[in-house]
Amino acid sequence: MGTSKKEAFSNSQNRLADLAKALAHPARIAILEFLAKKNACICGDIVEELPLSQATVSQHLAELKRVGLIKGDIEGPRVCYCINQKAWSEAKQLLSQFMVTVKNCC
Amino acid sequence: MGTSKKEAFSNSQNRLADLAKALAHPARIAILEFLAKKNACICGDIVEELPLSQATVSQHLAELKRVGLIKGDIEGPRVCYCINQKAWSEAKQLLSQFMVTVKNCC
DNA sequence: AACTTCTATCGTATTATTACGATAGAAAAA
DNA sequence: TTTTTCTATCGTAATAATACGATAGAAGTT
Repeated sequence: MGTSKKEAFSNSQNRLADLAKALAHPARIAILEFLAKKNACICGDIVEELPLSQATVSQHLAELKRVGLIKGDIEGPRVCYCINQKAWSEAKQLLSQFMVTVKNCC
Repeated sequence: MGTSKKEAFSNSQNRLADLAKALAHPARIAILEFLAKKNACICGDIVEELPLSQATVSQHLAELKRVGLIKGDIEGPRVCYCINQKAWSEAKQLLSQFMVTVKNCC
């Protein structure tokens, strides 16, 4: 057991859950907020901003890349991370629609 | 190791991540969507709607209760699950603000 | 009282996540 | 060429999450 039964759910349910999973760690929230604060791509100074080791930060960046929320462009010796505009819009749309659709009932 | 370093991040970052974690499984998305479709509290027929065992569904409901998104009122032999209006509004506010704040940069 | 119904919890197995040190590789700098 | 800088990946250890059968408890029903 132990394996998530993804195949039993719809594509949109799985996509929404997958996006939420990418946001389900404060370090990844912090990374995205840092990207927002800079309002630019980040080239090489993410590790200093976080209280985690370089290897761990790289893993979190990989998770954000996995769902497509950010992209990394190699630029010389560094990698520049940016919000992936397309996926971010999709996530915003999916999440906000979901939050609005599920309304209170009692 | 293996323990998430929650204490190194802010309260709002942790709360947002925790809410996202509660949404990070298609079964829990499906539960909330089912609540929305019925537009009422659900008393006792959640398990039949999901391709999971009763024990597993109960665990997912407990996770949604843990973050406060739903509440369960005992009503005779059954438990009636409802969206927790207050927590849901808070989640909607936190998530949408976050999604808007993090804008694309390049 | 005995039975049925519904849900939570326990126990357990499996898989996933988190974290970090060490290492490798790529590209600029010396 | 050697060195420095930056990042990804490997290896590993610990914790968390997922799933289900079995069981317990609470509240109606017969």
